[in-house]
Amino acid sequence: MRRYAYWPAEANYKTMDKLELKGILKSHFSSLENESLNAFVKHSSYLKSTKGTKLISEGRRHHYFYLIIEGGVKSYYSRDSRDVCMWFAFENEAIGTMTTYEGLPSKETVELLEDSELIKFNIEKIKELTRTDLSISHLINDLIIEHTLCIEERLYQLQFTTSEERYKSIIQTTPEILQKVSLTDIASYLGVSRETLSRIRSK
Amino acid sequence: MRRYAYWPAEANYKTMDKLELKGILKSHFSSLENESLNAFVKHSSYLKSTKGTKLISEGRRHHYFYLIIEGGVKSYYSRDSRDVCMWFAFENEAIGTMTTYEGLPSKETVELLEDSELIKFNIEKIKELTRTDLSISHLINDLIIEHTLCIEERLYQLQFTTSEERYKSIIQTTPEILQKVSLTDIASYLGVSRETLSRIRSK
DNA sequence: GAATCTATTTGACATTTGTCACAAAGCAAT
DNA sequence: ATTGCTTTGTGACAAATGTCAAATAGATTC
Repeated sequence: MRRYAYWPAEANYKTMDKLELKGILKSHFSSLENESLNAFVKHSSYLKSTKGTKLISEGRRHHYFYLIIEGGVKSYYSRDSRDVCMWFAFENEAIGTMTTYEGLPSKETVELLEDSELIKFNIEKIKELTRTDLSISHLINDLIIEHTLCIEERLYQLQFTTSEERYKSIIQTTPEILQKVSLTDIASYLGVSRETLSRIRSK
Repeated sequence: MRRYAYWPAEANYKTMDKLELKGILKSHFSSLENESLNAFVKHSSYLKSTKGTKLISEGRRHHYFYLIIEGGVKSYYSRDSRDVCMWFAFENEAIGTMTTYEGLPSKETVELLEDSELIKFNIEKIKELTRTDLSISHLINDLIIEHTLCIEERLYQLQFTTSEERYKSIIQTTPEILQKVSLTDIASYLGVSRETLSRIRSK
């Protein structure tokens, strides 16, 4: 297991009290009124975990979605021992899978790309809040819409752009992916084999 | 223009009063309380339109989403005079584009596959309702989630299944597509050329 | 029915990409 | 440095698919 300088495994790293947590959530979910924020924080907790940890496993029901404070994750589908990455996410992004949110067995696996700090949110509890709290309902709605627009953009790119264009697009828009994700995973994300990506890169 | 038996162009077809409209919406949006339903109906209107009509045009802002009462639509992206279909929808399905809902220029075009009857909903007005009405907020949320799950399934299929498997899957799950959509459009939906689809079919 | 248009199919060929095998490079542990 | 492990790159070949051109089928109009 590789360790990263900014987070030595030996250190007994901070936990986070509800007050700190509230501060962080306030800055990310600025649409929430103070009262809604308090309710939200009740069902949130801080979490640190090591590279390779699966936040969500394919085929199983889970109860959380997450906000990445520090670190990164990949999401992928598996079939016949072949993995295809669907998305990557890093600092300040809220993540989860739609099937998990719907209470269904997840179709994707979500795994830490590196040792990470996260905040996790209990889906059932947050959903309960959305039944009575309009601002929380809207917040969730916004997160889902943002996610949907990303997926749609990905579909568009897969249909209309060559793998070379897609590779260039990654370099320009999210170069951090190249530093944090293996080329094997990037290839699957782009929809080509490892070898083809390698040939694209050697130009 | 082809005409369909069940809807002669010559007939002066019914319009629909608010009461009828409410009845239809009640059966589709059964989660809505009576009061919410009344508010919803205020911003709904009945519409009939002919094959080829574009409900939503790529690159433009629009103000409605729709429920299909009778008929069908296709959604497609265009680039370099090549069209790629993203989804098809028929009776009893609620449709629209995510970008339109967000007030952005639409990335897709949505076009009638045949003469159709629809109910259209004013997005801005309905959005206003979601600010104060929880059940409407949840209804919209559910529609978006359903849409998202469809898109994700499509992405999954594009990555993991062969075009032949995808064709068979259409036959089994939504055979009505084959009757109502041209093979050219189906080919683009499956992610292959017309000619390739033709060869798949000749087996 | 003949003419016209569009949609679909078929053939020949070129191109792209995947697959397999193996080489090279990078990294970690001894 | 040496060894072992994982990741990435390269070559040769096969398979799948796209492209172009032409033929056929189906539908529409006169």
